[in-house]
Amino acid sequence: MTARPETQLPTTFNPSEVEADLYKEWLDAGLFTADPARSRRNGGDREPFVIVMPPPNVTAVLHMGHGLNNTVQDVIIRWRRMAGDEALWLPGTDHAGIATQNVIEKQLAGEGKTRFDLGREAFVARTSDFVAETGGTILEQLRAIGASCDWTRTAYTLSPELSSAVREAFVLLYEAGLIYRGHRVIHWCSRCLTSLSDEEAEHSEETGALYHIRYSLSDDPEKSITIATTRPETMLADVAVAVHPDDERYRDLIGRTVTLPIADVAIPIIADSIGVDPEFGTGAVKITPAHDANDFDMGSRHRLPMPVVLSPEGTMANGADAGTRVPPELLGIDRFEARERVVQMLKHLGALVKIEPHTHAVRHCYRCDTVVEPRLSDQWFVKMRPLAEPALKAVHDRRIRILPERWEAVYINWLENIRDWNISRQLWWGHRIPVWYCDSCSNVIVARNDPSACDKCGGAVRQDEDVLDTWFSSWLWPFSTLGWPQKNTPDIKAFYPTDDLVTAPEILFFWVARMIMGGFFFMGETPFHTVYLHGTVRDMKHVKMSKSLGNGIDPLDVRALFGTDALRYTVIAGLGMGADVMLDPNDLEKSFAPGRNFVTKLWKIGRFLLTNVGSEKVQTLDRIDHSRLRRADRWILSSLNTAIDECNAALGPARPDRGVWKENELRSGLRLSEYTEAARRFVWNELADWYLESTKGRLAAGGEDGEVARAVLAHSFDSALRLLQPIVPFITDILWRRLPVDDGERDEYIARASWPARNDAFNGEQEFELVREAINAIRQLRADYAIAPGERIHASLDVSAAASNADRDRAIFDDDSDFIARIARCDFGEVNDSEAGASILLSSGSRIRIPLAGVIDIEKECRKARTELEKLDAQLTALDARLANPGFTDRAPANVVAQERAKQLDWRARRAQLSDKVTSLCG
RNA sequence: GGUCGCGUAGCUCAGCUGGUUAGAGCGCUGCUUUCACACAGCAGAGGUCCGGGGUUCGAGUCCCUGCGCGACCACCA
Repeated sequence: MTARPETQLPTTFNPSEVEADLYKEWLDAGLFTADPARSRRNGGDREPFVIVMPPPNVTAVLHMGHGLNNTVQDVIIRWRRMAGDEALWLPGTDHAGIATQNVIEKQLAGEGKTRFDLGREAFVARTSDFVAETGGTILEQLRAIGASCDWTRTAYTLSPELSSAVREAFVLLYEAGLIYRGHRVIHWCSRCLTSLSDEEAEHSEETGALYHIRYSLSDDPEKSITIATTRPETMLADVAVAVHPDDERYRDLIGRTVTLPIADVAIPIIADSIGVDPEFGTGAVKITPAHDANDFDMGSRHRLPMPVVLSPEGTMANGADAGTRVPPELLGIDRFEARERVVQMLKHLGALVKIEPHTHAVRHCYRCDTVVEPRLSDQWFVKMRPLAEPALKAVHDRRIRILPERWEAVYINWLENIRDWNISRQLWWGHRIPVWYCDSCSNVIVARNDPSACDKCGGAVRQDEDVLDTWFSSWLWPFSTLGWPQKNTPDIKAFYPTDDLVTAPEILFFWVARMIMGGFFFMGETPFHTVYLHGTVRDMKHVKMSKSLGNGIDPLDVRALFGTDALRYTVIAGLGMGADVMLDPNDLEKSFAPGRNFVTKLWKIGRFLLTNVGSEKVQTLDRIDHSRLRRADRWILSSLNTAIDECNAALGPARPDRGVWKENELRSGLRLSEYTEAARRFVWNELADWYLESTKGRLAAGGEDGEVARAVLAHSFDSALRLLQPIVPFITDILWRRLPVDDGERDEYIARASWPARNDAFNGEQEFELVREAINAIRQLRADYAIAPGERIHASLDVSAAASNADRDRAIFDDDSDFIARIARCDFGEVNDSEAGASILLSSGSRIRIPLAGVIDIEKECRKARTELEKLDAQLTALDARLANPGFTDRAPANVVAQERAKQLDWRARRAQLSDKVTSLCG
């Protein structure tokens, strides 16, 4: 341990003065760098524990969502690091194809340009430059909030290494027949000019209209069939009208022909039992194969043509097979404007029957919120069902658990109904699809290395213009970051599979489920055994915080105001399993009070303790003769054991035994708020409020007993700091390194210190509780009788009521009478005076009394006693009834019955005492 | 439309397999600047555990139902 100048701690903790230097010190010491050689899987001496960070978008700026997500991960990884694991938290960023491209396009728009003005190469270069310049921002910010990542392994989804992983993944899937080119209706964003996956096209409920349109029979204009549609502009691409074969209303019309208004094209009336619901609308459906996924299926079934009437930009156009369906006056008109015009034209033609309001779910682009257009096109797809099987099985087999439990059902439901994944994006920013087309012989080449010519005919080849969905690189993250596709690298062997995956539920499908599928397909193993889905950060109106809504909180503001530890503590203490975190962006003082208050308190405890314990090394606990320990010592050490047990129970187990979760462990652990509360209660309500107070006299007196107090104090606080380090790493480091504790193997940094273990020599210490009871009793009496705080009173112990425990009680109170006297500000002794006074009965049967001759208000005291007696009577009656009920005594567990009987005895004794009191007071 | 969840103190939430007098933080009231700490200490107020039924010796906890919220999924045009 390096010698440090012994400086007096300042009276207040000033985080901003120390955090940056401390963090740098940690990095210089290599505290967060994981060593694959130490992993048991490489023959090392430690279990590996790995978390891969959900990579933030490379353009992201830190917000509370990141703050929450990364604090949770940091708490877990710091816990495991102390627990002796070779802990790796692997950070990185995501190139975020569509999101980043949008950022640059917005910049260009500000300059009056589009990406097409620049051209592909220049656009990608510009984006790369932007990323190179600003891409490190978010990671720098994570350092600022104390994230203990292994920065030497920082990854990026568009780096050369990860690009080779992406290409390898594509080729492997293609070779396995799981990637194919599909011609079908996909979701199209007419603003981003790209296709989207099903997950990227988000539903939202909207009030639209259902337009009823009459199509007249071609050979009998008197007769007609009426269809209902929400998107009348697409009627120009209709190729048929479908009815249900069993629908009596339309049976005669099947096989006949109607004329499509405006387009003036004859189309058949067909029967389809799958795609038509006779109950909905008019029971007759227009079939528009190129602009509706359902219609595409029906169109395919009936081998109908598929004319396209919308341009990629979402304007009316005569596309493939459309001929002149779109009349000149509609060409180039935006789809929503065209909707109005088509409706007007239909009205003029007398074809519009009615318009009724209609709420339905409309899909929007998850990046720019533009209404998505179903569009017929050629895209690359991944066949998902074979990939989903092992991902489903792993959850059923308990090799993967999802917390909170309710998300598991959502996961299963999604995988059971999975559809193929459209991975083509008509973007420029991303991994270019590794497919080449030969123009001479129509050969398609899928290759790991760029081909220069067709491998069949030697002709020129051109690469597919599209890039891959950004999630196609993300789903490889748990192993691509460890060096895959290289085989058996030390990192892969040491750290794959990883352990916990911590993220928000929003990306369960986008990312988590696909990572699991990818892990099984590419690595043959699950990527992690625990998925922990935490809540969302919201404001006081439960609205999700976002920059655009202006209700966000900048974690760096909080850090500047209260410090990183306060930020972290507040977030973790408030994080119930699966619950959202509510914070008020308009009142940071109030929102972060828990953390701020706690950090201040911890500082004050540390300052007092360090000052009073001094800098001379204390004895280690095992060197102290236990007979020299006093009740308070045994009590605090016993309480420490309880706190350690509670923390461990709240946090663990860290991993499943042999890869499979036991039923009883499946839902346990990662209860971060419970862990925090256990540690807080120990250090504040037990160590500071009671033990620290009890040692003041002993420390001042010095001598052997003072030495024991010093040692127990230092040891208890040392352990408390260790329990708290994962939550508040900065302040605990500062205090811990100053503790005069030296057990021979103490690390220089608390972050690397060992996690506290219970000491079974101290267990179930209860006698000190009686002292606390006595003090509380005196305090209560003082408050009840409004005795001035400065007034010194006489308090006495009356053991006469507790014949059986009298000697023990007397001994307990003899030992701690000084402590009681000081903290309760009284002269305390065993005096059986007969003076009139007020008393409180302790659980042992002894009584605390203070003489109040001339002060006591008999009537008030009488009323109080009567009320108390009535309440107790009622409770006792109920308890008696319960114990007299054979149903209870026979069927309830023995320990419960025993508990209730003990309670009954206790209450009866108390009742007798109270009854005496009432008699003497009320006459 | 399908699936799932929630409704406990003024606010945000714990309460895990039914079993002490239902808890915490923040807020509130009173007292105290007592030599670690007023971002504190001490004492205290505040709950028909959403309503109604049921199962049980016993229900905040399990079942049914009503009301009020919310989430996820979804090819009813």
